[in-house]
Amino acid sequence: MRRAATVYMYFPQRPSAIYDVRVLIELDHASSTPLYEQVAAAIRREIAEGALRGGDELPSARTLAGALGINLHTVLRALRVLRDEGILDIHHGRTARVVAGASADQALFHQALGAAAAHGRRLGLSAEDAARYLTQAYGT
Amino acid sequence: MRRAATVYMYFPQRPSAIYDVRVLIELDHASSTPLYEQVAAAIRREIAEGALRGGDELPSARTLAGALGINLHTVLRALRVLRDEGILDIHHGRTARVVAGASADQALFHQALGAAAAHGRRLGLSAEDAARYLTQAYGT
DNA sequence: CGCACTGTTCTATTTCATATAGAACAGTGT
DNA sequence: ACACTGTTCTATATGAAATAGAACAGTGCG
Repeated sequence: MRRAATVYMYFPQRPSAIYDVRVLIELDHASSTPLYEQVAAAIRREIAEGALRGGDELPSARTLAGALGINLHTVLRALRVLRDEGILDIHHGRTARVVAGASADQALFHQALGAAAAHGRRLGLSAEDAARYLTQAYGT
Repeated sequence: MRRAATVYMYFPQRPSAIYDVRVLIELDHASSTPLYEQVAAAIRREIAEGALRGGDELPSARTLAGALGINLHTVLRALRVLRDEGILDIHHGRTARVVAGASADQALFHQALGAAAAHGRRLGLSAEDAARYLTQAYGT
């Protein structure tokens, strides 16, 4: 869950209103994990939390890049990662959509897999060995 | 689990003997994970599997570097990583030793695997599919 | 159709972690 | 004393990540 903050700011278009702002994506340029991975993880989390649902349209890559203050190509790389995971549906002239079947569960699954893979790598286990252990854990 | 191989080789110092060789550390120069992390992971695994126990002495960094065909500084960096994790005890003129208490990593790994398996089952994924996704998440 | 969007592809450049190399230094134990 | 150990220093080569800009090609809408 992302922290929500009540922000006091004056919007000329909509005066006399106070908004509860939820941080959707927050990047850490100092982190060792690549920016494109951070973006992909953020979108996965949004899907997992239900903020993004199947069929939902994402903002264009250029829009995201502008809002996040990062390069277009960095965003596109993140989108491609999610496409390869079957989470996003990307076509040429259209904007990216969340795959219908890509429920919150699928995003959570990939999130859990990523954590498990990280632990496995830390232990020096090969991908094959980790996969074998997962199959074993499945049977339980 | 590391594969064990029976190797046929003639040692003049010890003739008439066949050895069962277990690969302790194997590096992949093409991998995206840094060499020093691979070395650290290998040592973590040896500890997790009981091949290295608390108080055990490691070979000198120069010896390891020579045997692995990598640079001294790369090995030293791996050792420093493990020292910062409280796994190794390193002092100036002495060779590194394994700290007495070590490794909840393996438990964490299996814990993460269990969570991933639970999610996979919830999605109706087969064990084979989940294992395939894990291999993909591993990335190499 | 015309137009403004979309993602795609290409070349180039900058930056930084990784890895290498070699030398000199300083602590440890026999 | 001596042969080992890790430590520290400078230097260089390499590749991934990120940026930048341009041109290309598909989509949807008035």
